[in-house]
Amino acid sequence: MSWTDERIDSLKRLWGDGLSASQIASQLGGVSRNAVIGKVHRLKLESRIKPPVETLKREALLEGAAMQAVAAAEVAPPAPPPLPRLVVSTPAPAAPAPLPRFVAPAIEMPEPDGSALGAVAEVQASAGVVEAAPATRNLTLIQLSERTCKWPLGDPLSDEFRFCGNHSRDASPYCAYHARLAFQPASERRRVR
DNA sequence: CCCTGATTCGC
DNA sequence: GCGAATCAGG
Repeated sequence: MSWTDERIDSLKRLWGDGLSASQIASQLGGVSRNAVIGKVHRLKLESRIKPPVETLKREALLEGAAMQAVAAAEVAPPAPPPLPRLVVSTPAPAAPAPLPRFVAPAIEMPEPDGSALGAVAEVQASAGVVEAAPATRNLTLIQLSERTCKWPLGDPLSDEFRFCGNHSRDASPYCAYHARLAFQPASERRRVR
């Protein structure tokens, strides 16, 4: 895969939105996060809106950082003009986190609706499985990685839609618990559906 | 360990 | 120019 003008535009947009290099790489496809970082440097589009802290706290800081930037701009009007990207970015603090612009990947997922889950519970009960559902991390799509559980939670069309996000071993699509629900042996799947 | 960006350097 | 390897860090 090469850096076409189109892909470069996407890179600039995603980087400007504050997505991490790995997130950008996964969305562009065909490139590693190193490739993204390398390209970012070559394009000289460094400097995120967040000057200090590192990435993990990015999402928590987005709202606050934007408000601080606005406040700073108001307090010091005659001072040297803020960076262009700062001016462009501050007026839109409405969205706390960038929502995915892309269609959810066509991953084979079990239906999250009540009937299926009820059936699962029924199977578990009949199979003598006594296992409480673990707490979920409730990650958004862009927060998923190869090592996070992709078990869907809630309505995919809702803003509240999340994924389990617990650790998945060996790049399995699901955590240990949800893998058991998703890949039930035929012997345990009697009467489901 | 998981993740982040920064840098180097052979290609 | 590209990006894997590596580094430094949360």
